[in-house]
Amino acid sequence: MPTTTKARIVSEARRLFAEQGYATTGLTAIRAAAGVHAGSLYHAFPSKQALLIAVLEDYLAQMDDRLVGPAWAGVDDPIERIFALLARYRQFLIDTGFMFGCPIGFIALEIHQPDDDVRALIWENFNNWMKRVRDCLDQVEFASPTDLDNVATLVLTTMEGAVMLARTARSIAPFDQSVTALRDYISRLSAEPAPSNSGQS
Amino acid sequence: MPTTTKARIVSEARRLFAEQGYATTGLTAIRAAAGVHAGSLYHAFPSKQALLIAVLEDYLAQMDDRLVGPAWAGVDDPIERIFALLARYRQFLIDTGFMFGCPIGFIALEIHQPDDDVRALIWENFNNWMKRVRDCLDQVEFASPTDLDNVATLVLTTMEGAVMLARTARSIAPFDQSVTALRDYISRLSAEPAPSNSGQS
DNA sequence: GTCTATAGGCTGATAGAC
DNA sequence: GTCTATCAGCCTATAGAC
Repeated sequence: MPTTTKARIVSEARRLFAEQGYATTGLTAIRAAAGVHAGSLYHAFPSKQALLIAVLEDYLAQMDDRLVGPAWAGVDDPIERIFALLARYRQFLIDTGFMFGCPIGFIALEIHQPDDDVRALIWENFNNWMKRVRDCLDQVEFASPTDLDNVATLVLTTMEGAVMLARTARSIAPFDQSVTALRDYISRLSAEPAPSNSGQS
Repeated sequence: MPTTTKARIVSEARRLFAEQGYATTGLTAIRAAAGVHAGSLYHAFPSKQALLIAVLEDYLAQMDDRLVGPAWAGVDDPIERIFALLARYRQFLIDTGFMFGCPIGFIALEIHQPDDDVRALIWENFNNWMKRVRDCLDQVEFASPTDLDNVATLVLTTMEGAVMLARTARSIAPFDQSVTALRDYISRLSAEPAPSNSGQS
């Protein structure tokens, strides 16, 4: 449990936003969870949006420690690291009885008219995630020339879509199906020369 | 403009939920847009959730007329039909200055503790969408044996993720990147034999 | 920096006349 | 089936004492 008032508020807000959504979570609930009174919260964060920004900055700062590091513990192969990251989200879904959703994805869709600071921070989180994937892809010798940024983007969109579908289905099947197709794609990239029209849209 | 009160309410609710989100859109705004008074709305739909269910049933019933039909007009090739469907979402993003999001995806992530009727209807919408893609895939002679349900799922997750990222980036680039990678995958399926470990996860 | 008290507005839902 | 009036509760934000 974080000790400073600000850190405790951010920690509880992060948890409640992830569990219940941003709009649905009242400052009252956050105050109760963090054990602070209205004036203290207002003193630390002048608005609910300022608190959201602090939460998004926290996700960004802690991505390696809380998400990527644990996922990659004991995994050295760069391709397997990509799927270890996805496996982490799979486990979150299982562990929460399919209540889990990517907290960043939640906010990305929930905020319909985002302040530019908020939008930029969500994008930084996405971008950072893709960079980790891109770094893995850079370590692989692919048999056919392929735009690796495109592949890294596909990995993220697959994760976000797979979590969305599995949550809705209350079943891991759609998650596994899309990840299996993604792995099929990546294994074909490693193993074979590109067809003549590859990479065009 | 629909004539019956119920249809007018559903039509405006559908629009407002898509533009602003479910939680954010008040019944007051829906009443104002549809030009009905509180008692009438309550008479037609006993709760906000009942109205949401009517909206989701409307999406399901009108998927072919409003989405799939227009997307496939003048497109006969089954693979091109899949990408014509995706191109439709691309155009929605462009036309709305990246405010657009898949209305079903919005609701799927926004409702954190969904009533089972709501959840089942969201899933039916996803499933129906994947069926259209699956029907296209069935018309193609693929060179290598591949689980086509996995591919259909990947198409949907790619669309949902691509819309999420493009909205956040306020740029079509991430959408195009993931769709380009998806097309690269599908073209490899058509053109080449599978590697020995294809389709495994 | 912490606490109490509350403002001002919005929400979904509803009762009851017509 | 339509309208008016309103309730009780929640929300964010804030003023002001300590």
